[in-house]
Amino acid sequence: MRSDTIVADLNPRQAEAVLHTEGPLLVLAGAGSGKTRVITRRIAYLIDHCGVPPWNILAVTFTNKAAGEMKRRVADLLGQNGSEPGLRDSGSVWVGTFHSTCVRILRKHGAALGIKSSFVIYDDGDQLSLMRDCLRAQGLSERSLNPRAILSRISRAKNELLTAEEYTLQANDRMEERTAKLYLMYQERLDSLQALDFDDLLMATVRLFEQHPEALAAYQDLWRYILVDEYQDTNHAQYRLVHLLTGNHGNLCVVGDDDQSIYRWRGADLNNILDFERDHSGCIVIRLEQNYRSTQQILQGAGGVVAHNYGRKGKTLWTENEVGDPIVLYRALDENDEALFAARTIQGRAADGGTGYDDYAIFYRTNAQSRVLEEALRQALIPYVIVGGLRFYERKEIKDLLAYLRWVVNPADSVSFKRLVNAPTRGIGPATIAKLELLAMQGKTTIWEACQRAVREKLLNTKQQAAMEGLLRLIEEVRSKTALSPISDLIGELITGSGYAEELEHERTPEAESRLENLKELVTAAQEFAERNGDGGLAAFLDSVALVSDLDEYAEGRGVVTLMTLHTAKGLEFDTVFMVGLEEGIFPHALAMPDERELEEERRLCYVGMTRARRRLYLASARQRRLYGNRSFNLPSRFLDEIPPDVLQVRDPWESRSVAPPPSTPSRPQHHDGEPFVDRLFPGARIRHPDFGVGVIRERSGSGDDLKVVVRFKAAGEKKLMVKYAQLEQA
DNA sequence: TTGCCAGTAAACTAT
DNA sequence: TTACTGGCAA
Repeated sequence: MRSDTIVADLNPRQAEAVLHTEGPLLVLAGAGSGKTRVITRRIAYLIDHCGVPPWNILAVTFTNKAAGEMKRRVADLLGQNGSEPGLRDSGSVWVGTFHSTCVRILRKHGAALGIKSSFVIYDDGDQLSLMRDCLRAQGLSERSLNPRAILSRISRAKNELLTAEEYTLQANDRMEERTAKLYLMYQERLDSLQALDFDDLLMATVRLFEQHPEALAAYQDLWRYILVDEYQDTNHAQYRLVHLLTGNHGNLCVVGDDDQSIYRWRGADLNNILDFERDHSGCIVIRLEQNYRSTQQILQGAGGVVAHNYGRKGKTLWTENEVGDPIVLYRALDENDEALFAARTIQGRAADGGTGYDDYAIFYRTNAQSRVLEEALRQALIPYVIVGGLRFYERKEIKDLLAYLRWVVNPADSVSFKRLVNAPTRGIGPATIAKLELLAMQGKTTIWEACQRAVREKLLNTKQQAAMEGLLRLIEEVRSKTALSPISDLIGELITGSGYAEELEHERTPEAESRLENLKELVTAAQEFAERNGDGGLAAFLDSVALVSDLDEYAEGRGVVTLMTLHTAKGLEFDTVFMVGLEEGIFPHALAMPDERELEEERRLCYVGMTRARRRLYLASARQRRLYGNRSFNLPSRFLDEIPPDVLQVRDPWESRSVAPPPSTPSRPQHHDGEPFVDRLFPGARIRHPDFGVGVIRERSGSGDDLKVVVRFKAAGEKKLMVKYAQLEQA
């Protein structure tokens, strides 16, 4: 294919991004500007026109789904002109997420760091139980120290590439010192379990490359052209990794949109994209500002919102698409009315013909909001699918079974052992487990060897002895077959051999039945995995399971309405989009409101949601809603005020009727003086406390004498206070 | 050791 | 509202 034909249907900016192959390149790609098209075309161009062997190209995406999509499209492009196979085999372009790429590297070269190739990946459930162990071991109660908070601090440290030792050195308040102690212990245990958490995958790979130049050189040599998608959502560790890999050749193309950065809370550093030009001399910047997705009014609406942010590069999207319909805002009575509005609108439009259910998506800020929507859709007999929420691989029964598999692969994995040992119940409780762990610790052996020794030397009580013997026999049996039998057979053997199926069948409840169904589904998943990846082996299956995201399980074209969080919606598009819960405290979320940077992130999230819509965009807010048990009255989201009024059509069927909140529990702080003080105590409000000083309200619950608020104080941290006793005053 | 109950805490996004 | 812990009895 000649270079003028490969870019013939691209606009000049897009073509430039495809053809500029050497050196650093930053593509600022606005929403709907044909980003994936550019990336795939660029890969095809490198292979086809520049004669770059496909294996010399690394493309990093944000999700496995995006990776799959990209591979498919590159294959299509290369397949179009039949020439000799082999060289243009797109299958050998490595397209993956940061995490899957790191797993691949570590499985191969981790030994240099003392990481066995059989290491397991711990997800956040595993992390949590490990952290709980650490807390207990240090004599701390979960009441005094939230293990999730500790883990999130550790995660932040790891994203900054701070080891436990380094973190300890720079800890300078009480909380950080405590975190440091726990980080040290947590990491020590992870190491001894031969387990890596998500952040370790990145951190260990960086360490590998920094300490073993020969390993780095091998990959620099392999990947001569590197592409990173969604660059605005990379964290420091990822930045460092990319930097190392491109160190010798500088052929780095990053694609991103600062306005779509929505993962700050996960360590993403917007500066990676904002400072890209500064960090890479001779860098070319290309802006893709023509939008091919949305109508003019939708684009104007979204642009109006995001224009209220300060920290941005500044882009103005334009489109040649039709003007389209105005954005519709529905002011609902409550969350049920809001859900009903969406259901009725979808029903009406779908009945008119022209559009199928596939064309509709409903986005919400938090998963908890999905329930009411589900009910409304179910009652309206509208088929739907929820993407996200409780994931398949996070269900209890699935995690239990995976624990068996993980123990088969990695005999040192005591977190998995503790999970499976009493699932189903075998009469082996905390006391016995403690005994076995002690045994392992004293003998400096794996938990597997400790169990074996306990059985051999008859160290357990008769009942436990018998149960343990059976368990070990099962694991050994399955372990001996791993190389020969299909994974699905191994899973089948574990489901029956462990007595798991029997216990569930015995229960005779609908829940138990659905759990059995899920386990069967796991067998199917293993079969599909084998078909896709050949004999990747058990470890590869477990990797893929650990790294799947919500979105990966989402497939288009099922004739159903899609429900998902705004975060999950990134990268997708729909003909018609509903965004619900546009209220202060919900979206923007109450926890984000006091911090200007977090507020800007919420605004970007709003922008991302709006720009998913091709032709129709419906927004909804409710005057009151029940949330977490109690009713709240929220003001319409500030983002609604930021949409240019001339592209917004407001529908408010309840306007004339008396639906104002009762005077005792009104909405957010309104700044007129006659208002009772308690009526100002809503998230975002600043108050003064006699002991703690000035703070910002994060949450409000209860009413009357029972009214409670959670306040974040500068010095004292977060406190939950009874308003009745706390002597709060206006700050 | 298990299973039940009651009380309570947390309730945002996720590779 | 839900999910989970911790205490307690069998």
